[in-house]
Amino acid sequence: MTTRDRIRDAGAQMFRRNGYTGTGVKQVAAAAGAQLGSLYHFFPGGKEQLVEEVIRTSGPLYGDLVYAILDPYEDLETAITDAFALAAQDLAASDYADACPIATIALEVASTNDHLRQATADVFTDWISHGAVLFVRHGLDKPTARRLTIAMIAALEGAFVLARALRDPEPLHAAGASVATAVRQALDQAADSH
Amino acid sequence: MTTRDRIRDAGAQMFRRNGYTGTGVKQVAAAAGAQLGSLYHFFPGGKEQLVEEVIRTSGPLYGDLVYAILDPYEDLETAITDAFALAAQDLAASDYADACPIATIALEVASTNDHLRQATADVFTDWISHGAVLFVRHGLDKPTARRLTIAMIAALEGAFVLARALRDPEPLHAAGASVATAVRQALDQAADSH
DNA sequence: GTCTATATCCAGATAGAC
DNA sequence: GTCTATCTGGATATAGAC
Repeated sequence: MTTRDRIRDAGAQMFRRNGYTGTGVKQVAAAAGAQLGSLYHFFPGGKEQLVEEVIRTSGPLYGDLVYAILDPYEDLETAITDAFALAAQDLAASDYADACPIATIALEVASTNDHLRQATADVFTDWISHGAVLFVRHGLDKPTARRLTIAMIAALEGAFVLARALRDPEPLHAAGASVATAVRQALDQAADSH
Repeated sequence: MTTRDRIRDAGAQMFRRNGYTGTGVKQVAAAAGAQLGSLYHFFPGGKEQLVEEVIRTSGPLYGDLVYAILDPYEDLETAITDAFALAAQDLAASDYADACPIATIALEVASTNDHLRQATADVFTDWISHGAVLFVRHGLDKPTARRLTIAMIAALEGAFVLARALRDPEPLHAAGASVATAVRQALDQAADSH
């Protein structure tokens, strides 16, 4: 792995766990086993360029991960329940550190840096449109698919907030069950109308 | 209003919008129209004491606000839909700045400051137990009431993340509708079993 | 590309006169 | 309790030798 990649990955992990303003470029360089000069060599735009790249790489990666988990299921309701349970397991395994890679950054920059805010918005927008395709494939009409995809992502993000604060996986199970129920309901209605 | 209160309120607003690490004590003092010396006079524990007090006052206040909105409704499903719509309206009115008063702080400190993490956990714990009482009053059994209360809070928190990033109220409506559906389902099941 | 050293600034915090 | 001045450290960022 190149020095540049090590710096990006170290940044991704630290921003994810400690937030954007809570992470220093010196710490990132040290964690990557690189010198500060190297960080500025590869990221001349400094900290802001580094986070933006982290947002635009880690964001899609995480979206793909969730998609890959949901994709193989024949039953969408089970898919969602299982995906949230898996997220709960992974979060607990990381000692409640590794939840969404961009949520903390997104909240920090939402009202302070419009350029970075836009980067997080782009990631969420892609997650939504990508996820909606999957929901449509399960028989939902487009508006419903979009609405439920947004609800699922919101439930996951919010459950991460609660689970990290409480150091307890319960919110992920509760949120997953709730979304699964709403999806089941929508699927039943779609089936009835045929 | 006393100087101490002005400092606390200014801190609450800035932490809510810009996060904990993103807010400086000098800015807080300036926004409160107070001197830095006054801030340390009233909060000898400095920034950490100030945020903890903000968490422990703004958190319950916000919980009470949401409770007061849900409380008067006879139908819980409508209550939730309306509450999320109201949250959407308020968020847009504040130019997507004033969402949950403690969520950004909670994510920032979750893995970096266990004392403050506990303060945010205490707030969420109270919201959950308080909300569950309301859900029980509508006819749900205790475990279901708790599960759906957690799901509702998670949905609200996550929708705030998306809505602030996207600068769009849609996630709040989508999340509200999803939770309302899950609650409707649970209420119907509770009614059937009698 | 990598390293060391450093410039510049602002953070949190404190001291002490009034 | 309020104010001014200041300490100290750490932040982001840069310069320039190798």
